[in-house]
Amino acid sequence: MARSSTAAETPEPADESYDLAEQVGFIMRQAAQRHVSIFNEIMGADLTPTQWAVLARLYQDGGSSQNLLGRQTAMDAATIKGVVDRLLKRKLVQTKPDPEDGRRLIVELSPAGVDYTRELLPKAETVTKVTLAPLATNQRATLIALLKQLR
Amino acid sequence: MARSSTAAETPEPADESYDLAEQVGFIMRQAAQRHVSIFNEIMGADLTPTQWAVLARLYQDGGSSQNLLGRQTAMDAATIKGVVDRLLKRKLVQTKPDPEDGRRLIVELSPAGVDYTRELLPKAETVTKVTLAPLATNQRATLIALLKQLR
DNA sequence: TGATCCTCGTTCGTATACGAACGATATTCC
DNA sequence: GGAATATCGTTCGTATACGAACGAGGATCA
Repeated sequence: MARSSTAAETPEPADESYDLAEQVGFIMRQAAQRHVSIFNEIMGADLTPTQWAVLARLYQDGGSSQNLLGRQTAMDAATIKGVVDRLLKRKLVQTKPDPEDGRRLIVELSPAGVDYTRELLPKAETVTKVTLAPLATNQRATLIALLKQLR
Repeated sequence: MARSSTAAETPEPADESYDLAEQVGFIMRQAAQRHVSIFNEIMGADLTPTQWAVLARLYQDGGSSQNLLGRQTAMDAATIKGVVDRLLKRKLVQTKPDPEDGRRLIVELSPAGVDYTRELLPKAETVTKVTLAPLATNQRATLIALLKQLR
């Protein structure tokens, strides 16, 4: 690194000042990877975080159209379709046409999906707990509040 | 599956207390998605965040073996291979066998890759700046410190 | 009514992400 | 020296993620 400590106020540190390991995006990707790893350990490899998001959302709010469900779980139309298809194959969700709108496909939990989701809820809470374990209690709320601002 | 074990004396407050929208994993996934979206807008669609991570790492530290490079950029062996292959096809990196270890493949920036990376550095800084824009200055350091603890 | 525009679901292509398995090469340890 | 073990790069399969394009259905307004 060239000298820049005394000549100081040069607002032009660009090149040498960029450290990949200090960029939010890079750090956040690693934090997310660790979270997914924890999720897989606790929930089992047969369910992914996105699939769980769909189940949990349907469990909380009941059925909705496929695209709306995607918006509620942060997936675009192409992605939610794949997720719903895989849940359909396992008969955890079921679909039906919307009688009020010929374009819409209503997605809802199957009875088996309701049971399955209810049984997994405690584990899902554990996932969050383990993910946040490295933080002190007050730090957890801070992190979540900050992350929400970045959405 | 066996029928749901008739709502026995489960003391669970669990069910109703789980709100998907409040789970770190879910919120972090959305924050990461927004970051990637910002990345694509600023850096251009021809380079992905992971590809940039590789270029930036090689630019900072010089060449390294493919697997080590993967560890430094938070990718497993299978993933880093695909990323390196795509950068190779664009001639932004080049490879050579490690003379000291017959298993290793050394990956380094090509001359064109050095220029390309240097030109993109200012934009990469902008990506971080825009991503963190919703936060106050002191909050940015807090967020990064907390995320680092979750890795 | 018809034209325009929007939304919905679908498909295609590309790029992470990662578990699992494999052969080739290094290292360790007896 | 040689066997057990570890690491390296590769390949396969599956699952997000999303831009782009498409046809079908719905809403708006002249």
